[in-house]
Amino acid sequence: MITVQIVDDHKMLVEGLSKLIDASDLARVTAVSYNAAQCHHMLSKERPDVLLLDINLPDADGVTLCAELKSKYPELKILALTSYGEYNIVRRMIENGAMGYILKNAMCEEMLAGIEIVAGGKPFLCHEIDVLLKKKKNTDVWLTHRERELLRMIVDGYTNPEIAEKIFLSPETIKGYRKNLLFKLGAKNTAMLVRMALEKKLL
Amino acid sequence: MITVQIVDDHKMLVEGLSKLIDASDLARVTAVSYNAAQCHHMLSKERPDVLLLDINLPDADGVTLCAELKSKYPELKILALTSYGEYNIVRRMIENGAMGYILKNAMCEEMLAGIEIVAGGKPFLCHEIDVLLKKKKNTDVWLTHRERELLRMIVDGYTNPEIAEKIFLSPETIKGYRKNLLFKLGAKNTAMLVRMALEKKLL
DNA sequence: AAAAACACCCCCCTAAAGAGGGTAATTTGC
DNA sequence: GCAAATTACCCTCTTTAGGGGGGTGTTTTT
Repeated sequence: MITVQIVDDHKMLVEGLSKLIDASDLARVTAVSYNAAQCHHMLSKERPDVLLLDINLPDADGVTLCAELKSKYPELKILALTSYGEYNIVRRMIENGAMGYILKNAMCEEMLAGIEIVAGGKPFLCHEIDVLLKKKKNTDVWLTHRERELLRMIVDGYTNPEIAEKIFLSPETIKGYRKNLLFKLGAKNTAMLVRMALEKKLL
Repeated sequence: MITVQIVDDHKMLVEGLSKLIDASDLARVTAVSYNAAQCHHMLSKERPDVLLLDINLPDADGVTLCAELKSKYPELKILALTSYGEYNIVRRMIENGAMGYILKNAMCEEMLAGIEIVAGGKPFLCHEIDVLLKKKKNTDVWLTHRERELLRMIVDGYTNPEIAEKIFLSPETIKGYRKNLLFKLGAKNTAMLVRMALEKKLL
């Protein structure tokens, strides 16, 4: 029997899901946690075959947490279980070591299938995400480290001169980056840039 | 026995929740739907004692849907069940006729309690939301219709002259509104304004 | 009936953003 | 080893945004 641990702050989902998984004769839930801190503690005691990991946690960013867990427990099989269907989130999760990705609006059978496949060491994507990745492969933007850093500062309300001072560059250089960001995201001004950055979850 | 219908696009949650509610001897789930269209169809056939309504639906805005349902079925008792803990969402849901509000990270018992209370015709808020409403009563901003309209256009990337042309006002008037929005939200520039508008879900 | 809140308009001024051009050194991928 | 991408930098010019004032009249609340 496959052992599963769940990390998700939606207690309702966790409770319902645990019951569903236990009711199947494929796997059983051995432990759950509602935030990143609990998750670390939980894993320090016992590692499951598959870890169901939500991205939206109260005390941490799930994408980063995924990378942390992978470096701490390289053998751990992480199955992302989240409502975020944005390309950039999916991509970063997979790059950070997630072995599977399932949307919360997927059917339960799909999740059970995912658990089984991931437990067997193979990657798994739910149907919707699979379609997304194939479609958006070259459609969506991908920012460099510098660009993402600047975008973050813009979203935080810093002006070009302020940013320039912060990272010791010429204000004109920052301007160049800003132009490039506008071009890359297809935004016509700062307002739209910020909106798209948040909507596409590029930060 | 209380009859419950659920509207939520997270099929997993719906499935788990249905099992949990049915397992209690307080209520039973008579129908579920995964989007607004299905919800309308479902209610045209049969009305439950309590409708569990998510806000984040693929084909509609849950806040608007709530108002629609209330005007169509004034007797319907709506219990919002969502992950949005933002003051403005809660406030608008209640103004639109929701009789209760429960966060998805609440415990299941709290939800069952909520179902019972709302079915009895009394309002119910989960603990976290109750605390929020008391704390934020006078802290959070509330925009006028015009302000919200302009904010939406700003977020959509329109400049002052463009907005002025669209709604037949002087660009100077728009400027005045923009200044006021910056002041009200405590933003120092457009980037921050857009960010706060999206984060606080003021649109 | 006074006080807010709302919707509207105008001035001046400076700072910042946006549109258009560039150059050139380093990585990185085949 | 070479092409492509990335990173970094600079210039001019026009438009937009933002800070500071000022104002009118209407509706809603108290």
